Order: sequence, then C-alpha cells, then structure tokens
Amino acid sequence: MLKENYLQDYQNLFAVFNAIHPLSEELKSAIIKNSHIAQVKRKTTLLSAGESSNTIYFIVAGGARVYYLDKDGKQTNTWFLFENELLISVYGFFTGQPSFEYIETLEDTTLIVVKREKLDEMYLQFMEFNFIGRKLTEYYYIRNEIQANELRMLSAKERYEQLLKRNPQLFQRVSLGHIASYLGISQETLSRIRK
Amino acid sequence: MLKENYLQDYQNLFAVFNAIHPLSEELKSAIIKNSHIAQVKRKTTLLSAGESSNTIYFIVAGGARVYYLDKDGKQTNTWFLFENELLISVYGFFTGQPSFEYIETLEDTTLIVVKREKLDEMYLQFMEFNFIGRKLTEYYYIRNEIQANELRMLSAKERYEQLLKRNPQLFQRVSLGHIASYLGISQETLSRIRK
DNA sequence: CCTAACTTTTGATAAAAGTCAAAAAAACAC
DNA sequence: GTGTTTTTTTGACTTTTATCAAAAGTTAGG
Repeated sequence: MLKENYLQDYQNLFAVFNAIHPLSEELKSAIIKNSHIAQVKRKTTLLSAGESSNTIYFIVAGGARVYYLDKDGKQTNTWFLFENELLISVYGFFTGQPSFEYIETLEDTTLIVVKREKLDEMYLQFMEFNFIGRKLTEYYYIRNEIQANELRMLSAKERYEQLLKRNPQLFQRVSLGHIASYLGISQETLSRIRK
Repeated sequence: MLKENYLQDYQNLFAVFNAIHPLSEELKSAIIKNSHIAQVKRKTTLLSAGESSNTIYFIVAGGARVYYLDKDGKQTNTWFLFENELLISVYGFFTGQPSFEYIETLEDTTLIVVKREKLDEMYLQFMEFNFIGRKLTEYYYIRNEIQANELRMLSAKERYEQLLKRNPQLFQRVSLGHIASYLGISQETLSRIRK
C-alpha cells in the first residue's frame, strides 16, 4: 500500500518525460533509485541565498515561489511553480555558483527530490535523458523569455492584464503582494490597477 | 585553399561544442554536411515576424540583433549576439510557432547556417549531441534570466551601469538607440543617464 | 569636402509608478 | 466569536521615466 502510493507519485513525472521521449524501464528505475519523495509544510524554505543550489524538485502537489532580496532587503518573486512542474533556482543550479535566490513553498507540498550529482550521473549514463532535459530546458527558457519581453515591452497595467488572462488561477493561490513583485511593480500600484 | 578556409570557419564552433562534450568525427562530419557557410552584409534581415523560425546560426564573425515591434510599431531589441555565439529567435525556433521577432545583422557577418530539420535529425542520430544542446540551452537561459531579473529589479540607471560593467564592448558595436530599447528605456532617458 | 541620412543630445512637459503612512478588510488562531 | 496577524486598499506626495519637438553632432557617399 505504501509502496503503491509511493510509485503513484512518479506517474505524472514519467508522463511528462515520456511525452518528450520514450523512457526506458532502466531510466525509470534509475530515476526512482536516485530520488526520494518529500512532504513539506507551507512556507518551508527549500533553498536560501548563499547556499549551493544542488537539488531539483518535481512538484507532485502544491506549489512554491522563487524569490530574491533586492538591495533594500525587499523580496522580489521571479517564479511561481505548481504541480507537474520542475522547481529549481535556475542560476545556481545551472552554474554551480552559490544561489542568490530563495525557494519557499506556498502551500503544503509533495516533491520528488533529485540531487544534481545524481541527475548528472543519469545524464551521462542515459544519453537519451539529455533529449528530455534539453526539451524541458527549452520549455522553461521560453517562459522566461516571454517574461523578460513583457517586462521590457508592457506597462504595469498591461503586464497585470496579460498575467490575469494567461494564468487566472495564479490569483487564487498566490497573494497580491507576491504577484506585484513578480510583475515588477509595487503592491500599491497593483491594488490601484485592479480597480 | 577554399576548402581549408571553409573548414576553418567550423573550428570555433567545434571548440565550443567540444568543451562541453567530446565531439566524435562522425558528428563533426554530420554538422558540416548539414550546414553551410553564409556571408551576409550589414543590416541583412535573417528572419521576419510571421515567418517560421526554422534556422539556427552560429556567428563566425560579425554580429546581429533580435528585435520585435511593439504595439506602436517601435523596435525593441531583445538580444545582441556576436562571434562564437548561437543566434536564433528563441520563441519561434523552440516552439515552431510563427516568429514575432526579427533578426538583423549589425555588421557584415559570416554565419554557419543549420536548418532545424537537420538539427533535429542530428539530435536523434547522435544522442550525445543532446548533452551539448542541453548545456548550451542552459547557458543562454541563464543569460536570459539575468536579463529578466535586472528588468524587474533595477532602475534604468542601474541597468545601464550593469550593462556597461558587464559588456563594455557592446557600446563600441551597437548604437545607443539600440541599447536603449534593449535596456527597456527610451533613447532620451539613456542619453540623460550617460551624463 | 559637402550634402544627406542617421544618431545623439537637450529642453519642456506629461504620464507612470514609487514611497510613506494609515485605514480597512480578510484570514487565522484560540 | 473575538482578538491578532496578515493582506489589501486608499490618500497625499515624490520620483522616475516617457513623450514630443527641435537642435546638434556624426557618418558615409558622391
């Protein structure tokens, strides 16, 4: 029973990967062997600035935010991630440099946890896994690019409207203060825009 | 002689790739077979909005910019790329959707040209090529993420100073009008910041 | 050179968004 | 439920940046 529930948590991860490139049983086993499930409470810090960002998470249930502190010590959210999405601090995880970002859960969350060391082993052992990794990196890159373009091109109001249109559920799960910093505007301005 | 010059153009590309993962002779041959060299003049448009973005370029010499038109028809630069860098319109190339961006050379430029179709063939035929593709995607993703963070976090003046510090050569090769839109500010504001 | 085209700067004004402080509303805990 | 904490809204004012128009400077060709 416990074992079955445990495997259940991997099904969505495998489905996401399999839709990109067929996953061999060996690779599935390796993923299970090289990872574990974690249940964490809301507002749990998974990564702090200065630490080495050596873990990648797949969100089975729940959600998290990535943020950093600006020069006045104010939190700026760069990303919100929910079920069936991968969760990392991009800069730290990809470069190996100490993180300047924090990761914190927004809700009680179930995660599949993989250390970068193990991930890198799998990338070397299963070359086809790089196909999947490449595609996923492309996917998140696009999202990031859209974000950067909108910050450059749209006014505060337009960015809000765009987000509301593209991702209305976000407003159900994340406070307006958090969304404001994600949009690159002050909470007061967001409040005024919404009227 | 011609042949040698021709191969010479591939050396930097191979060096970049080889630093990530050893390139087999077969893969090198495949890359040469599936690509060609192009010499283009300054201000040549390599991609226009609405077109399918089905080509990836490696810049052997010269440089290019990626831009789009905002709702008032004004050009907004999203990227400047120079020798030994890869050149694509990210969104269009990765999604297969029609491009909303333009690519234009900034200088007379020598390019290695690969069609996405051929690239995808190589990704399937040489699984280790995905290792290289993944790493390169990660690298450009990080650059993009830094850009997005700076747009969100820094004032116009700080963004200018950051760019000047990180990439001073850019100011030698790109006009201030182009840099202004890249920084997400008006040309007049950039001019005032610089005093 | 010298003109034409393009790029950068300057000035005046307007619009957008931030800051600070406090009130109101909502969510949470006992 | 009632008090406490957190989140959101509101008001007054300031700062930042955009816009429009024009002048000055620079570059490239004939």
